[in-house]
Amino acid sequence: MISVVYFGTYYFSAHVLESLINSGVFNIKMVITQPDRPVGRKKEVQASPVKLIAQKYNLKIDQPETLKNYSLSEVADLNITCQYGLLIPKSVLETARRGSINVHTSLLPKYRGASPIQSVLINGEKETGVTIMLMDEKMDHGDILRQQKIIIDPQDTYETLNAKLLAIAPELLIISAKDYLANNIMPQVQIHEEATFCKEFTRDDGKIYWEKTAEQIFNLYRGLTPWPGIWTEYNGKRLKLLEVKLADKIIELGKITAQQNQLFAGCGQSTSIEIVTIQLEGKKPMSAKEFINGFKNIL
RNA sequence: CGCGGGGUAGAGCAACCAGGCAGCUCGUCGGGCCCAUAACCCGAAGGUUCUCGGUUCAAAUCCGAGCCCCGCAA
Repeated sequence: MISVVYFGTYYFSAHVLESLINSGVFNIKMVITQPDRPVGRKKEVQASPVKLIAQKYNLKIDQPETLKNYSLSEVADLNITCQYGLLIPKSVLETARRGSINVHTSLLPKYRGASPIQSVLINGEKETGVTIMLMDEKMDHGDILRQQKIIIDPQDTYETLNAKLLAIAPELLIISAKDYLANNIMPQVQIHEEATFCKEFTRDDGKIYWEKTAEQIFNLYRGLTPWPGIWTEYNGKRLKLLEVKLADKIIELGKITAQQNQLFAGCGQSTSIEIVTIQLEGKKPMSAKEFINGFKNIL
């Protein structure tokens, strides 16, 4: 058994952790995840997805606010990190006998940073993948152990692409870890000059600029749905577009108009999108047809 | 006590500010028209107006309390 300390926080990471546990190859000595955070309108404190999995398997858990000056109580063969979300200092990375490896959901050195899955969609990339890499002090900067490429479907959204990456990541991680520990793998230095970076998104990033083309707006939708979602202003209120498609109507730029039971919006360069599902501020999500029924007078 | 919007027929909305038979667009059901239709015409059913209390001759509407949903913010 390979002993491991696992660092992770979010949904994707939780599934990777569970796959490691179920592989039977790893002994998870400890799980480090972010502290429970208040979330939602009621500010209810919520455990991270990784914590829930760790609890399910009765693993030892620690949730430090920061790893600065942190000293890891468990020494393992390997630290494995995936979507942890906090900086891990060199001293912690080096605590494990063979150091730390990371799962990153892009083809490094492209899309280093917090939001590779969203960013490749927003930029209309045709392919992405999963990279297993050694960690060093700089973010997503270490040598590459293995990389697997996948094709992005033009209809892929964050959710479907996330699922595709999740389908290949655990196995790639497991064989990479085994080969690395057996010295059957030659780590490859990244071509640092080709590195690109992506930032964490906020709700403001979902604001639609209608002068962009339909394809650009559609890509924004693909990357930012379901969170933070894309939105525009309508009669002074925020209007979320929960589901959109590319269309081929000619519509005045920025104007939302009803044709039969469908809603269309005009984008830049005489392109347009169809709005399938919509949510007005203070209201529940509704279909284009429902929206048209109630708001016919003011459209 | 973080800010704000909302709860009216199966759905989405109007009427509320200025109290007086609860209306519109759909959907559903029945009938008609048509080669045909998600189109068009005629008709029908379907409401304790979120709950509890108060004011009033009279409350969806005004006042008080509560429950629930949602957009921000975090």
